[in-house]
Amino acid sequence: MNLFAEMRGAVLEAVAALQAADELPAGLALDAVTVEPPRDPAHGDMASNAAMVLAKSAGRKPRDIAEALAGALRGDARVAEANVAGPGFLNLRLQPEMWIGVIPAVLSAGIGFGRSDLGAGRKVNVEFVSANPTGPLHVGHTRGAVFGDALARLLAFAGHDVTREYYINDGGAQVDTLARSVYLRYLEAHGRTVAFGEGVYPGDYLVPVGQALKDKVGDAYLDKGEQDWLADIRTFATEAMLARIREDLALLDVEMDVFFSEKSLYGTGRIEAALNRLDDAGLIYQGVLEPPKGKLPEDWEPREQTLFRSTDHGDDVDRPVKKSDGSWTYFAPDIAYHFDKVERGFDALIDIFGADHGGYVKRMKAAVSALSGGAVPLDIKLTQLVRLFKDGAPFKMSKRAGTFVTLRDVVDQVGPDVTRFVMLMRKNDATLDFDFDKALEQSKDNPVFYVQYAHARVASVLRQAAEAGFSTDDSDLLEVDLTALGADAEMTVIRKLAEWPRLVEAAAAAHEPHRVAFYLYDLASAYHALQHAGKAAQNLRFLDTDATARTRARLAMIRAVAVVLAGGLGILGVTPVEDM
RNA sequence: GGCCCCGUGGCUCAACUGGAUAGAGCAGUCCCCUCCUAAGGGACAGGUUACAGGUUCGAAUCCUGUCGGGGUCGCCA
Repeated sequence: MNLFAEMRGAVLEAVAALQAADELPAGLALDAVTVEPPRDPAHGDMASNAAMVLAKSAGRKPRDIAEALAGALRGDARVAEANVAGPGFLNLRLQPEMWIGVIPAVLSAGIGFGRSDLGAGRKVNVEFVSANPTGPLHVGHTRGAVFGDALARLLAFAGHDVTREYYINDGGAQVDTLARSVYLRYLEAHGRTVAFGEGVYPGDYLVPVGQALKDKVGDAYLDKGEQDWLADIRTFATEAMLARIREDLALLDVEMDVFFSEKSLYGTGRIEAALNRLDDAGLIYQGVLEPPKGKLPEDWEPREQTLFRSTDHGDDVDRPVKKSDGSWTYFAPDIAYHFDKVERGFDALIDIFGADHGGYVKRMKAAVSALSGGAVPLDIKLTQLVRLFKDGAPFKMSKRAGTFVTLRDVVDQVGPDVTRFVMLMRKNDATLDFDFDKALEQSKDNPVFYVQYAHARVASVLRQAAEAGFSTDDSDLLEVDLTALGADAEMTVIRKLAEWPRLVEAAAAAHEPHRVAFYLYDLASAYHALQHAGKAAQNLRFLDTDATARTRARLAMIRAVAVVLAGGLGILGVTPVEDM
């Protein structure tokens, strides 16, 4: 039930009626017509821009059209008031029952209230995290993980068939480095003294991996050359790291549907197949790139390479797919990987990258555009940096010094709910300040707490209502007579509830889960105000044993608030707590 | 230097993708607990949306340019 969509339909019917009466020309483009909550509630319940949007093509003044629409809508039983304001806004006030009707709609739909068929079952692939399997996930990955997972949940809620996917970069030199590093730990486990020089990972998270390798193979690799162990250890170590990464993700309740191995693309003809596709389209050629504009790299020299004509698909320069020695660049398997996604039949692709991969966006989009003949859209969301604060001061990370903060560190300190919510309170493309102290604060200043507290307060009231003999089963609340509702603070909350389905669709369409977080904050705020109103006036209290009909109506209303809060928190992957 | 992102009250951020008088939270001043969680609610004050042009009924939002901050820039993945 989406009241805004419903009333948009009513406005469009009014337009059609005017067209039938020859007051408006046929064939108007109606896509831009919106029905929204007005910024200022004094303007009414809903506002439509229809008249202003249609004015030009209809050849009539916006206010005239608006007046005509208002006249038509006044005859609609759902509409209490319709008038025209400003440059041609059509402002509607609905019959209060229309709003109040949202409560049984919420209670019968339960946590799924607001689900949408916007996605129409389209298959969407969300690729996220995709960290190199060479170490534990750190804070930056954490943001990507949380964002990607919440976006996936949001899209699923909005009717998409979502696949969550992790691309394992296990094909490059970094996994050799990993293998060598593990070998050193393996030697250590055998009591040897080793030195960690350049070109190996010094992190002690590899100590248990070295030990595990010893447990598995004993002394088989001792005093042997690389040719005897590199490939084996590479596989062993990569699997160990992936196991660790899965555990880390599980801490945040993030579960992937597919782990896709870059290595699986090599030696199987799949990279060649993808590039052949591009070649067939005349997009592959041998050439020499221009040097980058401006600052010239020290060692710049012209080199002939195999290039992808990405400029035909919106990129700024063509991109190499082969190095000058003939081996693949990183880009080549990435093209093959995205080709694979296209071939698997996804209707849309979403990649979530860290901001440091911003330079990669255009070429990746160009590749997908070329590979799919423009049929499969690729949206790339960049998650910006996370800045950590502790005791009021920025907390510096250094991978080199081994002081980088892992996902596990963060979750251990503030828990999964706080981690997720805080990271979703910001747009993905804005840098995020993560303050460990504030994250744990139990106050209004902390949005996680504030929203969960609202949910817990409802639960608390319902518990007391049950003790006082009221039924708090949804099936009973669903049948309650709601005519006692209508106070201003109540209507504010109810209208907010009615916005939820609309917000889900807007957030899903924009790929912006942070809107859910902000909505929940607003809803919680409206609820806190409502509950507080009962402090000042006895007749605004939820529980009043002298007014049972009114009490039942209010219990139904606040239960609906809890249901929507729980549903929204579910999209964010945050627990709706019953008690705190 | 090229490309990408960002610039909104003192601070941290929203603004439903072009809508009406730009909204919240902190910080500031003030008010509200015999009663459903005060872990909260209210009131006041605070703005030329970095700047300059442009597009149109209408711009924080779109275009051009300038200035600031960050990221990135052919054999790293």
